[in-house]
Amino acid sequence: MIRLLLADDQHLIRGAIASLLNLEPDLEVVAQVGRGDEVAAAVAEHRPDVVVLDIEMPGADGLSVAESLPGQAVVILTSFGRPGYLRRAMAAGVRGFVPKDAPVEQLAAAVRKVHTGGRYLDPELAASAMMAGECPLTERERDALGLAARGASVSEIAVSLRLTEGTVRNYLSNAIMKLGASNRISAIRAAQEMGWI
Amino acid sequence: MIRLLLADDQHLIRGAIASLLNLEPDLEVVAQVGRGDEVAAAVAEHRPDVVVLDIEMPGADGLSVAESLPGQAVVILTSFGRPGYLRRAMAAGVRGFVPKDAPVEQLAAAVRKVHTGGRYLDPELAASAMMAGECPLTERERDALGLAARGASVSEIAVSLRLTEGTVRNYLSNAIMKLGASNRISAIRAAQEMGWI
DNA sequence: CTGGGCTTATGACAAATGTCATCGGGTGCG
DNA sequence: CGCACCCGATGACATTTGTCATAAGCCCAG
Repeated sequence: MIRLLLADDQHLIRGAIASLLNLEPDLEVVAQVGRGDEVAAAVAEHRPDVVVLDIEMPGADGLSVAESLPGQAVVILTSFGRPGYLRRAMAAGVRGFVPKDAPVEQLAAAVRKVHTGGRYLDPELAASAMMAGECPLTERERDALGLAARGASVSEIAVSLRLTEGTVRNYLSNAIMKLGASNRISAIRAAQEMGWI
Repeated sequence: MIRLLLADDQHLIRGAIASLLNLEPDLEVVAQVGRGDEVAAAVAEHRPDVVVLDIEMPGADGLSVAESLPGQAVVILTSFGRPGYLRRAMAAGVRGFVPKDAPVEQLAAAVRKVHTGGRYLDPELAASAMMAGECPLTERERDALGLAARGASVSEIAVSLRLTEGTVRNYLSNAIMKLGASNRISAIRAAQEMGWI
């Protein structure tokens, strides 16, 4: 019997997936969590074999949570196959990555594989990640673009990152160029689409 | 027995919700659709009593689909309680509106209520919609901001909307002011957060 | 050691964004 | 009728964005 902890902020979704997984004879959902920042405590309490994490959750995103659970067998569930997410998850030691587009049988298979120490990576996600390659932005470019995505002006970004405005403008300009965008907004969209920010 | 059609682009989610609904003795999911633009044909084919629609789908969003099914009993499922979505759904004659945060019992209750001609509106959604009031933007302001959200420059927006650049700048400036934003990006975020665009 | 990449910065300037005042036309409401 | 609102426009101009060339320091790999 593989014991699972399931974390997803949407009650309906979480409940539905848990019910489906519980129908599998060798799987049992022993805990459900609705916020990323509550996962660690629940893991400590319930000692699940595998943790299934949604990425977008209040309190902490699934990728950050995975990073905070080293050694824990984790499967990431994602709405979008963003290469940046996949790369970050793998860097965090995540061995399972399943899109919400997949049937539940695939999620169950991923859980079993990860539980026995293997890897489960959706073939389409793998392909798109290979094609996407590395994030073309430097750390600082990403920092600046991430803040811009929240509506911050150059001067606000400069204050936040402790840089001069000229440097921030350079970073944003570089990001726009590297992402093949024509302005800040389209650069932000492109980067978010790929999961770089 | 209430016959349902369920439309959600994410296979795992759709399958899980369908399974849960099928556990209810008086509900039966007779069709599942993954794209907004395929709903109408499926409705014509399966003649469901109630259509349960996710909002964000490829091919056509759930709100547009609802608008194209006048007289059909519809329940909208949404990840976010955006007042703009709620208002638009109601204007389209939708009588059920359930957040994905809700337990499945609530979705089943909404389906039953809508099926018998009643309304089902999540209390929290109702409250937030009342507080949010009407969308403060005019139609044209929303048009312009919507295109800006896709990275279009003023000149591109002007061409698309067949306006002069000055007029587009005025619309965007008005939108920024009305949304209490400081620039285009934050205005876009605010409007998207509320479901105005 | 050299070259490349990252980081940070300066400065000049073109282009785009955003503001504001104003005008005119049309519509609906008190 | 007058007013408010929406729509579309003009024009002037301040501010911000974006580009580009350049420079220096640091680190790492060949």
